[in-house]
Amino acid sequence: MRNLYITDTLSRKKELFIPVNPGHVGLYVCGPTVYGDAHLGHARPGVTYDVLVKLLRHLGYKVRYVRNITDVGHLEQDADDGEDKIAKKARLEQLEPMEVVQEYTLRYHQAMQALNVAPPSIEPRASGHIIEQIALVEKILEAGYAYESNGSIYFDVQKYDKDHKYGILSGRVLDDMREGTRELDGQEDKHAAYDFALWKKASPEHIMRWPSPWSDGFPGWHLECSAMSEKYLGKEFDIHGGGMDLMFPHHECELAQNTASRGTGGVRYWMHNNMITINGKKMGKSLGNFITLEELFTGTHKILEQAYSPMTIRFFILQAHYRSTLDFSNEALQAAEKGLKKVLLAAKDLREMAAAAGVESNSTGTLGHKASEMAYGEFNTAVAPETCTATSGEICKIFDNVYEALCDDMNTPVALSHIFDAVRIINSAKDKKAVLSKEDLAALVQLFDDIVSGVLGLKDESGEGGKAAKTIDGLMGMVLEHRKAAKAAKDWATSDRIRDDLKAIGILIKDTKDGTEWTLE
RNA sequence: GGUGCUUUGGCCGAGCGGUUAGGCACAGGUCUGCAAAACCUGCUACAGCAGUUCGAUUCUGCUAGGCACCUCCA
Repeated sequence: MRNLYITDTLSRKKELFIPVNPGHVGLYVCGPTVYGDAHLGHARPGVTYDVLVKLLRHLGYKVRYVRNITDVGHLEQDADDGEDKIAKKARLEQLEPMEVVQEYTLRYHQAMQALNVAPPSIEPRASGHIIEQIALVEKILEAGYAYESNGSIYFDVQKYDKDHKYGILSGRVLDDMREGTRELDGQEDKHAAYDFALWKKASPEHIMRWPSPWSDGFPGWHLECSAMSEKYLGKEFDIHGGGMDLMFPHHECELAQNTASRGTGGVRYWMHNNMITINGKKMGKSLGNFITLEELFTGTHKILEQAYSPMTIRFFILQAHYRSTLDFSNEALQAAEKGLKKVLLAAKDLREMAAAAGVESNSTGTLGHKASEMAYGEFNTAVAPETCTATSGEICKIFDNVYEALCDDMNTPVALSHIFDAVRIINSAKDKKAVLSKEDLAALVQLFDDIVSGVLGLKDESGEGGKAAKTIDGLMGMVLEHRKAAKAAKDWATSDRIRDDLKAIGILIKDTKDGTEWTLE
């Protein structure tokens, strides 16, 4: 199997990926705090780790993908006197907190599904793991890295730093932080400003609360990920992902909690996706400059010149490396839309040519697809999925380039650039300027099925298939017959009118040597 | 203030010590009744200054700009 390299935030280097258990991968990604609609920023980790999971499965790994839902404990402003985000939303909308959670969880799922982001293997909620979190606090207390203060439990950062060094993930030194940390009100319970809460005693008006040995209260934000990742992936697992903005303090604290309770950081590779920016500035809830995914899909935000389909968003994200910032603009989205269209059109033409040449679609027969379907099945190393069976050296070179790019820290933009090489070959063949052997066609079909559709997750959204599509097919055949007759009679007025009228309802037609083709816009 | 990252052609965006990234846009051509699409061709950039080197966009230093984190944020 081809070696996979991923950049590890902790070592700050590209590392060869070696899983804890051969053939298996445990992946934990920080999911959303469900108190509002998912925005463009949420699409980035969604798509990034979706491609990672699909790639790993394609390569033959059995992946357990855990992505949590934060539904309690995430406070506003600072970790002490800020209001819980969910509780605040509930108060403002006069709902039960769990109504807020339910609504935005569902909406998040819908947005992810539209982006063709596969659901995780397990999607645990913080509120469903209070017992585990209390047990974790007890462990950290026993180990001596936490203290109780007025019913709340805080992590003793200074003590921990002496034994294990605090700040290794984000590259901070505690002495520097001592001065940099602001003094905030309501922190008198803590020994030091940089100590963080493991358990908070609830004030009388606080709605979400659970009994604990120390007080009726709620868990600290960082605690849930430590507790749930250990529960579902074990004391040491392979990959922990999330947005770069979570590196500090969230992941730093998580790492400290892990080390304090289990004696190990617990994570082999830390991965962080970069931010999506708008006018060069980070898109974020607190900055109020975000565009929700729904607004993007429907084109209803005021800065949007048009609606952008979920696949366009996905392609847009894939065209940049996950560790680079990506700047939003209408121009960039429109370019992505056209590039995507080009790829999908080539894919369609390829399938038609392959079918005409009698090449069986092996979309269900390739190892890659078996691997992605066998999420919980057997680990399969029998055949390397990147084996190229084409007779054309050029096509095999593309195969090689694509796999190399994907396995080199998931370099999707480079992989896509090689996919465009394949697009050019397909178009040349369609123009009869090149000849593809049956093996070449089969290999290209495999490439598009396994990589473009399988790993990159780019799919035609025009909703083919189904009864309505069949009817439209027949209808279009009829309309085009009439136009053909008009053309034969050199009745250009009629033939152009048919074309214009079709365009008005979103159907584009083009005349080729082999007849007239049509596509839905 | 601290820490880290970044500056690529009209736009987006990869990459590398010596070789065409790619996409979008643009110009010319082929095809076509016209159009669209496609194909072919053209467009060769790496903030500035200095250094290392046979050779730097790629390494080092400085200067200027930008961004992120240090508070919740994907």
